[in-house]
Amino acid sequence: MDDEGRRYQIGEVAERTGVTQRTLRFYEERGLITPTARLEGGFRLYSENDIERVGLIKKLQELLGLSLAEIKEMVDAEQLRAQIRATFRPDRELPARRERVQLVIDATRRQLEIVEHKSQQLSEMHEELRERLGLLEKRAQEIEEATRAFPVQAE
Amino acid sequence: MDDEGRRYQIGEVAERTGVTQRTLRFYEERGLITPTARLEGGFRLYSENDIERVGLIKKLQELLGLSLAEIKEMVDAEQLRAQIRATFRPDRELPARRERVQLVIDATRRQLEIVEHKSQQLSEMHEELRERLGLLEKRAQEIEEATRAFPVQAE
DNA sequence: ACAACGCTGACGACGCGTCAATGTCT
DNA sequence: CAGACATTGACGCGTCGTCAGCGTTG
Repeated sequence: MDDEGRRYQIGEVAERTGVTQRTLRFYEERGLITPTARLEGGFRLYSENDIERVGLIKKLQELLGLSLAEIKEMVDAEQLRAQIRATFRPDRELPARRERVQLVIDATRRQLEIVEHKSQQLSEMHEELRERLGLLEKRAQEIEEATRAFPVQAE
Repeated sequence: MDDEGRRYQIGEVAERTGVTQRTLRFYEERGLITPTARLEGGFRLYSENDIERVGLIKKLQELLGLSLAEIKEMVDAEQLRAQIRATFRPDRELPARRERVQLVIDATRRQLEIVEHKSQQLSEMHEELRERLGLLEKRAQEIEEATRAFPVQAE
């Protein structure tokens, strides 16, 4: 299903995702990603899917500032999402299916809330900084003019 | 100058800023804030100004994801900003003044860039999440309908 | 003397960076 | 058999959380 396609060793994954090998191994230790396969010798083999997952983890961490524990929950939900799409729809199991969909919806909503909150705070900060920068540049301008009026002797 | 007004002990500062006492002491250890005064017995006394500073530190850390070392630079620039506004304008010292203003401008620009970059990434994420949520809710709706067609027996 | 509050110091946790010694081979 | 690449393990750093033992008192 997702077992088709090329496999990548940890070095290439590190390069493509921008995280270090150490980080990939650490995520595995914490249960965030498990490489789809291993070579007989133990070398990790990641799928394209795994790589996307790493990207998601990075975003959740760097943009939203979540802990790895929190990210694990969300990424697990994401995993569910894939499973849901893949399920056959045996109508007998509708309740279980419903429950899982709801889980994913909840996780998505939580993320959305965080994103919206952050966005707002950032735009406040943005405005403040732009204002400040305007004033500072005006000041720099004034100093520039004063310098031309009072030429410098030292250095 | 800034030495006027009420003083707050660490507990009140912690409550008002939302950071712990431990964190305040740690910031001090790293040179990010030094309480304006101390009691004879050693109790820290913070000014309103100090409290604002703590707020700034929090934002730079949580919103922009900067390290304390990076934040120290920016906060020091901020300190300069206050000094600049307070200076008497001895025209002899225009060059030094110019330099400091430039420093603050640079720091502000760096912050602005980070803010803009983050904002953009967040809005991409926002769109993706909204899309996803839409699909999920449609799915939930379908399941809802299917459930009405196939009433459940267990539980 | 007492409660409430603060002080420093030490250890622990999380999220990795950075070797080191060793093994594998897409 | 060499060279590039990978493995696990251990220690270290930054940023605090959490006691513990003791001192202060806005």
